[in-house]
Amino acid sequence: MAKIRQRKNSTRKETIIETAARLFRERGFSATSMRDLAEQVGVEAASLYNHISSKAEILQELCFKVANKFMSHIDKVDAADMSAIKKIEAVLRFHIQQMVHHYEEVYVSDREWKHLTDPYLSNIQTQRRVYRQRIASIIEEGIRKNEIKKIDAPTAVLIMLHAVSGIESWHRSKEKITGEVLEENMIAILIGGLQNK
Amino acid sequence: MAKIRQRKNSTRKETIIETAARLFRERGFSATSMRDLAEQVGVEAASLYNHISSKAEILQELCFKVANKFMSHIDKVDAADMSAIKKIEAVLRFHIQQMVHHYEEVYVSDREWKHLTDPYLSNIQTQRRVYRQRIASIIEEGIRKNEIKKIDAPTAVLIMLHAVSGIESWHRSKEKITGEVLEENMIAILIGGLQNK
DNA sequence: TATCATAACTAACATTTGTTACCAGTTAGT
DNA sequence: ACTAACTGGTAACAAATGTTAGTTATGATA
Repeated sequence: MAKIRQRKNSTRKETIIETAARLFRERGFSATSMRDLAEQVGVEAASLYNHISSKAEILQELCFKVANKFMSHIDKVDAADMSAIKKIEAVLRFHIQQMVHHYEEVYVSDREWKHLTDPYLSNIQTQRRVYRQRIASIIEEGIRKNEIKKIDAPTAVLIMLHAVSGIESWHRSKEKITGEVLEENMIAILIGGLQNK
Repeated sequence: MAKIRQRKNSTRKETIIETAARLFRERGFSATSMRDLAEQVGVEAASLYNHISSKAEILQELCFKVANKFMSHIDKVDAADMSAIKKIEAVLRFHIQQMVHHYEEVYVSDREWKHLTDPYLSNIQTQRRVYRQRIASIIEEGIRKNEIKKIDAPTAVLIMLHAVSGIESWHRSKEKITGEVLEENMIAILIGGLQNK
């Protein structure tokens, strides 16, 4: 039938994955059927398979795209010449900005990665572990240099990363403060909580 | 067949709901089938219906049990004669302790309530909104009294509550610090981040 | 011992699920 | 104009889903 030209600079596959990200966020991966997705894309379920090879592949693409983004950012931060606390702040700001501006994909990859299957599941698990470990190392460096109060570094990481995922509530709230104000508030509380005064 | 006598002081229904809580946490509500659940309970899927009326009912029981627990706790805190920051600390400690000691049900009710259906869904949504609003009010009181730094109260609530759900990572980690140390660390960071210095 | 509620089983149901096979129209390059 | 690559549709699949019906065995009580 009609070969609908892909809108703007996004291919049909990208449209499908973006739509899937929205549905996976709203309903969860398992509770989203390929027919649900097809309906939102405006196509029959079977037609999706002209662009993607499986439902699992959609989740894989989402998860690895996000994982790569965070990994390459922390590479840059690690290489930069900053104090430990500034590095933590930079990582935190990046997380906040990603959650504000790329809500769907970041949120989904954080909440639904457990539904990946095995070569990909182990891969993501490892990446997540390594990522948290790298942040913990920066925090421990900050503790040694007396920039950061003496706390358990893994616990600090856990608080930081999960606090950020709370931006979901902000997205759903009626009267939103702006993204910038949100960021400054989060930084004030979290960096304020880490800093040695 | 065998009428397996309920173990200890828990009825068969409670056993089913506890097992369901574990599976819902591990795999999510939608990805857990009644046959999965039955297998873990050691029974055929159809037999579950002698004790519960539907899969949905299990989730309802979990969600409302937890919601009631947190609601009645904040009632007590609100009525107590404490500074605002101490009230926030009390709420936070309760959340942490619940996540440490009643992990499965608290985690599930926090993550899977979206899969409730409508009379129950609206009810829980309202309860959650009211609960967050009550915490925000305490924070605003603390700001007025200069106990708490000038931040956006809803943002502070969002950080607090989501940070706590990060205790999931602690449960899954290999070398755990104790629950008490975890609690003190979280309090140090989060209350430290709120306090006016 | 006979009775009866409880709780287990087997079989089956109607849907929904992800996915495939096959076909038809459109578009781009030769 | 011819062909090949795309991208859409229809029909169907086997498996899995939540749940019901009907039956049987257990254990407490009378």
